[in-house]
Amino acid sequence: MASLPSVAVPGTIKLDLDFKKSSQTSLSTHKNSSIFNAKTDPRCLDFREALSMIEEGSKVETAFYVPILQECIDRNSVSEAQIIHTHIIKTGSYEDSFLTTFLVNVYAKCGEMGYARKVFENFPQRNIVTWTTLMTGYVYNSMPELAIKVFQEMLESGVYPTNYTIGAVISACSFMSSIRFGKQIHGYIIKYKLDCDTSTGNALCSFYSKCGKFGAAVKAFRRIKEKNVISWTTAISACGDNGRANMGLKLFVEMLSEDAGPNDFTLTSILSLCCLLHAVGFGEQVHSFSIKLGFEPNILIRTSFMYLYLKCGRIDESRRLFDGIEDISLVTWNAMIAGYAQMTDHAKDSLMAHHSGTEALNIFLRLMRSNMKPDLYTFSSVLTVCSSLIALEQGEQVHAQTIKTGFLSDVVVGSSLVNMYNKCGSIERATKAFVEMPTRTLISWTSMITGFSQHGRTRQALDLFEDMRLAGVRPNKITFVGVLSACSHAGKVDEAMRYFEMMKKQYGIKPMMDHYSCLIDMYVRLGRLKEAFELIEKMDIEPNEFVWSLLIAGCRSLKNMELGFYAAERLLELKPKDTEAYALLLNMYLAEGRWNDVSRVRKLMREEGRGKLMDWSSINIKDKVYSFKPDGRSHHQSAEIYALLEDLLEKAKSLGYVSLRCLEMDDEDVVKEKTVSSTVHHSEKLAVAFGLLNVSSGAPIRVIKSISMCRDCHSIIKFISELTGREIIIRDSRRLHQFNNGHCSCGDFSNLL
DNA sequence: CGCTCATAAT
Repeated sequence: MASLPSVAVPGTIKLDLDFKKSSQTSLSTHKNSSIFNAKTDPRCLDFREALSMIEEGSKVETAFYVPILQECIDRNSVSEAQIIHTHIIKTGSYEDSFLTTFLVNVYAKCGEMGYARKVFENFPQRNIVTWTTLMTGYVYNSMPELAIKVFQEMLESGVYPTNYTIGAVISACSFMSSIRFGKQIHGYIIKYKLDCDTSTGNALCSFYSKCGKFGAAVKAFRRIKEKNVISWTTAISACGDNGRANMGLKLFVEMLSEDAGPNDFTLTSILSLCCLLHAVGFGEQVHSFSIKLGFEPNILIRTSFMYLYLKCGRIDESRRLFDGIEDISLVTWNAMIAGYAQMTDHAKDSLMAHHSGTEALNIFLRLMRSNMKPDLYTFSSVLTVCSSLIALEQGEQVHAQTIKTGFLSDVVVGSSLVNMYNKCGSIERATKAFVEMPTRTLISWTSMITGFSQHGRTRQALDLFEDMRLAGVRPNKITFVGVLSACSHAGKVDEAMRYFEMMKKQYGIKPMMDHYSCLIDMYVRLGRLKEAFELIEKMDIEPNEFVWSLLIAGCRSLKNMELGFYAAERLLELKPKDTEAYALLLNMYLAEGRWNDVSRVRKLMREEGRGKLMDWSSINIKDKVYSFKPDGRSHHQSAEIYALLEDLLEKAKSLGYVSLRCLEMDDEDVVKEKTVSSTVHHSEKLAVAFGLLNVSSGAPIRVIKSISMCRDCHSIIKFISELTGREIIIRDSRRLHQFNNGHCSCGDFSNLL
């Protein structure tokens, strides 16, 4: 199991505090209703019956329309709304501003802003609520610019906004991420002294958070004099959205100490923070706390707990919760699939990761067999699982399901498909999926650019980047990681620098470590160690473990041990969290015969509580997963596997293969003796040989490896791909290696162990 | 005005 990030949990929750449940909790939504006569109250009638009463034509009370119009919104039925609309006009209820405003709302919620606008235009008695409803409608239908325009019209016509209006305008600003306009609105709010009003303050806090201005969001929150549950919940989610999950937990504790009772929204927000932090201990406290407050029956909260436990590897507890839910909704299924998928991400060096991936696929199958219809969340999660398992066949089946259910055209599902095909090594199918997408987002473009880059297709990656800019999509920092890594692959220093400058100047993106890593990787690949080192010294960020590892890998290949040893000391000072960093150092010191350093690193590893490197590989053949450990002989085909490897090694030697000294991964005690002399069969070699024996001829071999490949295996597999004419794809913990005719898509100079 | 499940990386 991978070590989880350590979390400084802010104190513990005092469980003896006895909160009253907030009145706003949606657990107590039971509204008092029975003043109406059952015969004329449409809530007691069938929707059709109520409608036909209207079609008969007699005038009815305003209150009669309300539930039917509400029903129109819930059913998203425009035609029924039009029937009621006609009736309202015919009977003269049109002058009722409440009803007319409601009609604007109905059309807006049904996505018919044209109709909504018409109702508004034809209604001279429009009041502030009508204006606000129209604006809210535009925001609801993703037209924030029009909402702002309406706001300006309104001010010009001399109508003064209420805090509801301001709320709508601010959501429009959030939608556009328009800091400039939002600040103008903020100025307006201060001018009219609306600032401390609770709902306005909440909206402002949410706005600044969505624009990434966390500091301003917190300030807005702090200025609210009378904070309600929504204020606290908004501030807590703001922490999560801005990478400050820990502070969110602190706010929660503060909230409790101020006697503010959380509701179900607050709890789900807190749980998503716990997920981000893997703070399962904190989550457990919240769990018992929430039971005490009576949130137990709430299925969404139960689902959130289930998801948290699963994501943190507490499979049993999670399953108990899952099994306890009688009426499993799609959200619960999805959370279960996503939970297993996320576990895959965080348990890379364990076989458990693989099992959780296959378990996620099983859950997906169960879902499909039940009568539930999957949605975009189901598909994106399950496609992620296929990616991490490089399960191309299963991925194709899911692809077929997206077509069958009509989700193929969804942009998130489409992006997930592109990503899945890329990760499975099929750049052709990824390209096809990308081209066929009806709409694309930043993420779709970035996925495809990165895909080209990973497959060593630099020109296509850069061309696509230009296409993306021409299409008017603004690249973000991750897009630039893709672009710079593409340049790095091809050794295009000038272009890399040009894009790096473009990123800073034209797009105002502050370089982060990942961008520097690409540049350093580029210099190292070109053998320009000095420039790589100078860049490290020059950066305005503290170099991290990864950067030093890159340099060390370069120094080893180019035999610049002086710089290599220097970099090693810097790396050791950081007390790396990543076990692979220690393995890299051990490999280097072993190769140089520096036994003192070997034991020094070993000691530090023990002190830091870093375990051994777990090397395992797995291969997926026809719905079955086969796993291999290094030098494993327990497999029933072991004899054939070893014979094949021996044969291939001999042939490779005649083609010029020279074995490189390498660390034995799984067994510390024999390292000294064996590394220098005999060949070590790391797990991927066994998996590849097994694949050669069992995968139908001509088909690519796809292997997943728990840790980085070592230089020796990387070299021999290049020869194997040449000797057998097979395409071999190995996804290790760092990147995708696609071997074809003696070449690898990583361009060879990756920081192998 | 707040919420759970989702897609991109060296």
